[in-house]
Amino acid sequence: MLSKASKYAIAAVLYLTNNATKEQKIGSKIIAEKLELPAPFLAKTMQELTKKGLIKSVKGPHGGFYLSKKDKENTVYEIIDCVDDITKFDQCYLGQSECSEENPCVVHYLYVPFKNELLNKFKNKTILEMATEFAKNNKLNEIIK
Amino acid sequence: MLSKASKYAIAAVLYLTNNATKEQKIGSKIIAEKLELPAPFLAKTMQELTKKGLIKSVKGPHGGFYLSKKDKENTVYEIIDCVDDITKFDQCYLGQSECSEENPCVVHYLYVPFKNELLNKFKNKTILEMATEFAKNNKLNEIIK
DNA sequence: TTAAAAACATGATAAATATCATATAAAAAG
DNA sequence: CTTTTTATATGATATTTATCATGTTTTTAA
Repeated sequence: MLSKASKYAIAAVLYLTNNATKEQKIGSKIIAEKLELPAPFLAKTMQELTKKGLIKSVKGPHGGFYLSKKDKENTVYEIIDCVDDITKFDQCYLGQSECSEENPCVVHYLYVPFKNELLNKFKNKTILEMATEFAKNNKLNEIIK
Repeated sequence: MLSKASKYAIAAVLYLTNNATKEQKIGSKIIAEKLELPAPFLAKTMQELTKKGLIKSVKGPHGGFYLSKKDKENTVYEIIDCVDDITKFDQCYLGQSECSEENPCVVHYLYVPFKNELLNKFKNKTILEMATEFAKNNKLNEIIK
């Protein structure tokens, strides 16, 4: 459904949101290490995000990536849209060319509502919201342990 | 999420359910044509289904595929499980090795309920139910038109 | 009993994804 | 100003997935 590139992108962006600041940028190698992702592939992906202005990057020593306050107001949907082609979600789940409400494939009525729900979650939640939610859940788990 | 093989398998099985009988078997080429799927690839996939006893096949002239009454009591889940490795759904959506309730990835709480719901639909609906539901919806659309 | 029609088996090719490698450019620190 | 660190750009390789091709076997019907 999602390519690995966009999965990695989401993970990296949310990691940056919770851990990097303009003063404490984080390099792509560090991120790859922490999240156990292939470093060169992640680096490439992050450059796409930079190019589209979804994250900030600074070269040189103490350089790295971070998200500005405005960047954090973007949604996960936009991250995906940058890396993948988001229109692929609107294609028929079974890959049939003619698939619509009028001419549905066999799993149309099963799949479409699910897809919409997931996409809406991605669309309606800002990166900041998602990152803080994650941090909260994580903290909760630490307490429970 | 699903491989094309299992998507094609689902489409083909539901097509067979609605259109083939023991007396009127349907060949893989016909199915591929009707559903606009790559014929050799579909043929290969259907052989896997046959091998696991999920559909019936008969060789020779007027041979082809069909589902017995018992076959139709299976679920879509079993079709997927035959073609894909179903355990891949339980892997972390972001591909992280350590991902669980105690140690969730950033989209864990978003993705897991979604996945479970989808899988439950696949598990709880028999092929027959799904096929008749589809036929009904399709007929409805024809009337509306 | 023979020809044709279909499934079955196996492997080859192609396309898409993902990963890795190398060289360049920029910026900060001493 | 030079060295070091990091991003950037580009392209090469590898892996996975999907597709295609060929030959064999089985079965039915004439």
